[in-house]
Parts: sequence; structure tokens; C-alpha cells
Amino acid sequence: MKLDREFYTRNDVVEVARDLLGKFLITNIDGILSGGMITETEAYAGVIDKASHAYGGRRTNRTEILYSEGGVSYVYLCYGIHHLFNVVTDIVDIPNAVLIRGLEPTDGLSYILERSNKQNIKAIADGPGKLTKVLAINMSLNKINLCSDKIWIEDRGRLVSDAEIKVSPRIGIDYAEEDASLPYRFNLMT
DNA sequence: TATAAGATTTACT
DNA sequence: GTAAATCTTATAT
Repeated sequence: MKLDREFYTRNDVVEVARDLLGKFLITNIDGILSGGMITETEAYAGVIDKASHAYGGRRTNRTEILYSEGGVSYVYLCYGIHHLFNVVTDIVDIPNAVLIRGLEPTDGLSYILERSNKQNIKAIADGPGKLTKVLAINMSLNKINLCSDKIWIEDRGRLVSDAEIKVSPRIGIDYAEEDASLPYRFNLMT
């Protein structure tokens, strides 16, 4: 079942990040379907979070999409090389988002293997830059409605108990000072 | 207009 | 363990 808009528009971005574990992210690139189960996410709490692009209410062309209603994609280029995929949450004018950091491929495996030159499915999409590569996510998928048929997230009935979830501080954001230690990172233990 | 830095990955020492 | 790759955005002249 494809997640509907109400899933994303809730006003607790940390809760959405936790709930996205065990869900399936699917892309449809020119008719080619590929995707997998989400195993790692991070919450970015908009204006109050120094690690967020929208910290302090910063509003630019790049971050504009974060201020729209939840349920759309936010893709941007990092270090000039890697595309990172985020899901915008909450209501209009609240720039919260969840970064998808890792997943385990299940659909379109032949295409995923072709895009990555690797064989190990478990480690083929275990980083935010790697999963966008194997799912062929790029800037053309920025600002896309997740209720569309180009890219979406669906629930396949995978139950996730708290015992399977590991919460930890986010990584790679040392510049965010005290916010860098917030427990906003979620891992699904398999 | 110019410069600095980054929500990372990969290869090499 | 360290460094390079590589380009967009933000901030300052």
C-alpha cells in the first residue's frame, strides 16, 4: 500500500523518521522500477536544528521545497558528487525533513547491480549517496510528489518493533555543534 | 563576481 | 588513517 499524504504531514518529524523504517522506497525511471526496504533514516528538525539547511528559517531557492506541505521529495547534490534523498514532512511553512540514509534492495535487482558494479546486496545501498546511485535518483527527481507514480514509499506489512530499532546521534554534521549529538538517527536491525 | 565549505564515497598510503 | 574528487549554495566583496 502506497503511503498517503497524511503519513508525511504529521507534526513530529522524528516520529515520521522512525516510522519510515521497514517501508519500501520505489523509483520509476522511464518505466524501470527499482527499490528496497528502508533501513536507516535521520530526522532534520527545520528551523531549530543547526544541521538542517533551513536552520533559523533560512529560505533560498534550494531550501524552498522544504517549506511546502509534507509528502514531496528533496534531492540535492553534496560534495559535488553525491545526490542525497530527503522526504519533506509536516505542514506548509514548517521545513522539516527526513534523510533516507540506507536501504536493502528488493525490487529491480538486475538494474541496481548494473548501476553499482557491486555484488553484495546488503552493502550496495548502505549510505545516502550510494542508495541514490543504485535507484538512479538525481535532480530530476527533486520536488516530486511522493503520491505520484515516479517515486514513492509503500507499506508492505513489515512490522517493526522497538527492539529492532537502534537510535543514535547523526553523523557527518560536526559543524552543527550541540545539535550534532541529538538522537535523530534510526537504524533497522536485520 | 568570487570564495569557502559541505547531511559522502572511494582509493590509496 | 588520510586525502582527493567535484559542484552547488551561501555569504561576502
